Amino acid sequence: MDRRKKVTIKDIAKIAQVSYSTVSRCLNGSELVSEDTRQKVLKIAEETGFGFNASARGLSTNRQNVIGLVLPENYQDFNVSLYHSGLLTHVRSSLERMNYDLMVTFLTNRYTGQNSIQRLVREGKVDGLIMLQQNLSVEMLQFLYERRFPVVFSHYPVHYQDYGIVNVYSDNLAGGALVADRFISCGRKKALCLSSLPEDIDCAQRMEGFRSRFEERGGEVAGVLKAGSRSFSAGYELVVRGEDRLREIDCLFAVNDLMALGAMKRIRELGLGIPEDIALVGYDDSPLVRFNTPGLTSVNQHQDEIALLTCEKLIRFIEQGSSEGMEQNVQIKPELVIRESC
Amino acid sequence: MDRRKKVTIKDIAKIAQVSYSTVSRCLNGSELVSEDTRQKVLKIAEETGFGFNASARGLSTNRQNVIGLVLPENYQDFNVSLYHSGLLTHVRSSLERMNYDLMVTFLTNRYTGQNSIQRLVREGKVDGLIMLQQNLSVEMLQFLYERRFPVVFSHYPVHYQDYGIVNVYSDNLAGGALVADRFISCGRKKALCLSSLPEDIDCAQRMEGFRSRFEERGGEVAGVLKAGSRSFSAGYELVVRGEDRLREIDCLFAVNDLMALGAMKRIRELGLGIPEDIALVGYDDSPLVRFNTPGLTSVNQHQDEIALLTCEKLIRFIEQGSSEGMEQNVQIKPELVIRESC
DNA sequence: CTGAAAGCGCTTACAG
DNA sequence: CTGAAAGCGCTTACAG
Repeated sequence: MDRRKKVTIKDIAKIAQVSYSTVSRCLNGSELVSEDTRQKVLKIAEETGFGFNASARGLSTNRQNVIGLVLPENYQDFNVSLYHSGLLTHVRSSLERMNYDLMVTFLTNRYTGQNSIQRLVREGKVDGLIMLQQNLSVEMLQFLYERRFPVVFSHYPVHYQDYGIVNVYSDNLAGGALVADRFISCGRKKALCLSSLPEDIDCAQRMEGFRSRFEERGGEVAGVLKAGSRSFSAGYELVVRGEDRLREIDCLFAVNDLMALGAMKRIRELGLGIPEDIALVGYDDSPLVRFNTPGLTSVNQHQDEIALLTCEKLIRFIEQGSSEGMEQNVQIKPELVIRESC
Repeated sequence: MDRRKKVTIKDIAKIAQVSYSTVSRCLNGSELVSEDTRQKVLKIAEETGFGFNASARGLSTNRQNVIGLVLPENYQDFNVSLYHSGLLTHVRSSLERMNYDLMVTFLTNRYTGQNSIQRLVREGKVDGLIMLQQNLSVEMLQFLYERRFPVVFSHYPVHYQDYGIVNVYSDNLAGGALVADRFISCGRKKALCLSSLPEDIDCAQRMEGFRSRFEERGGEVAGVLKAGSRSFSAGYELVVRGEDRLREIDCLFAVNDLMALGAMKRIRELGLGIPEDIALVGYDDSPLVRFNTPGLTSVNQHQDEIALLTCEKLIRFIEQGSSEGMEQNVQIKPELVIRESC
């Protein structure tokens, strides 16, 4: 047999001496075939290395078994890919189990300026989408809603009308509170915070969760410094900017690990001890923090769990054709991982 | 119009009052249509938000405009994803320009144990593959060759028979030599090397390139320590293991940045100065190295260039249906990025 | 339990 | 320049 030519169900039908309808049934696990023919067909399919032509199948079933993962536009920034490449791994594991392939995309094609998501949906290339997007336009939400297109918003929840939107995300308020509790139980009283811009909802919530719990338990937030990115150098620079306040605080909470590490660098340059003078806590529990001395206490979001639930929800949405009856806001509880920095 | 139903060329044909063959021609840029009809059809397509049904198109053209990126099995290891998530970004940019979508996969489905690549090829889900795989079995190579399936092996070249295999990879010998040259010009004479297992061809070549140039220019390699992974802790542990030799060397070359940083940590714990006592050079020029003090001198592989060439080669392979006439081994020259550690 | 037939939405050789 | 028709490889309602 010419191996370049793909084997189709017609080929198998010929060998098995049955109609290709029957072959289709056997290979699709239909009940409407005798055990004998099923065995025969399955054996031939195995031997010939048959695989369903995805296009043909997609054309008649309107299903591709592909889901699209829409990564943040700034994925090339180290602080972004640091978190999301781990996420990619977990999404992969979940989808492998559920027999879906993974297409990785971004909202817009930076070269043509075209909206890639609209294109993928219109072309029917994906059955559903996992959105990792902060600020999705109302137009996009409407576009997706009008078609009842299966989407799960992961990490960045969207609250808009009664569109039956499904969100899976980390409980950032709780995460902030965990940090506050830790500071308090270490006897810390006055905190400085490093955050990103207010439009980053996840960070804003971490801050809010922190502040309310910290103050509730007798702590005082001396200030919240904000930077445009969550990078190492941003953390460093914020501490430079807040240097005069450093002697009056005894703990520092940064909204992610990279900022915390940048802050740590500057704090030590100034001759202050961690955790003696300033206790430090980051966020994300990135693999990076283990390389550091002292080890950085951090909040783990349980990325694997978020990924798994996101995929499960999405598959369910796809299979039942709507988000009806599904919990619309699934929040995952984060966990504090204690190391030497606090 | 019900927005849930996708618009097809038949819908457009009806509105434009032409046959759907004509619509197809207009939308595909055929010459065989009058300017008037073309304009009319294009306008309607735009207004209705038409997009070709990818399955239908794929079924008749046997092309999906999807390429598969096959990531290394150990992508979940931090040292692996650190490099490859950058690569993913660059592959994305290149493919956006060339109008291909990107499917991310791994060699095997860890859940079912099934070979994902064979499946994707048999199902016709991808037009070509970018392989980032160290040890591909002969069976896989034959499977791909028998079908003349478009593949480009990136980073890990494959040399096997006259299969017309296309490799795009970094010149690791040259990279090692760059490091040797740098040490020599800094007056260093005796080196310790940290590498990974010998089956990692890329590392083996970096070492070989380093050793031959270093010795050629009067240096001496005091030893090459090897670890099972290229991780931070591996670098740290190797230095622990080679501690007795540390006083007799004046430079250290690690086969990637993470190992170099791990080594740096241990070297400093031992009270040795970098670069005063030991000059240190890593590899990959990872974003990480900038966070460090002293900054780590490192070799940049020009990942962006590798990604671009990989994609260009692959697209050409796909479009001309074979690798004929293509350069089979494209090597990219790396570059040394000098910082304080050497 | 099995087969013949229609249909999914395109492309493209063929006829005009 | 345009249209009618066949075909890509499947699924599935229908008839037996």
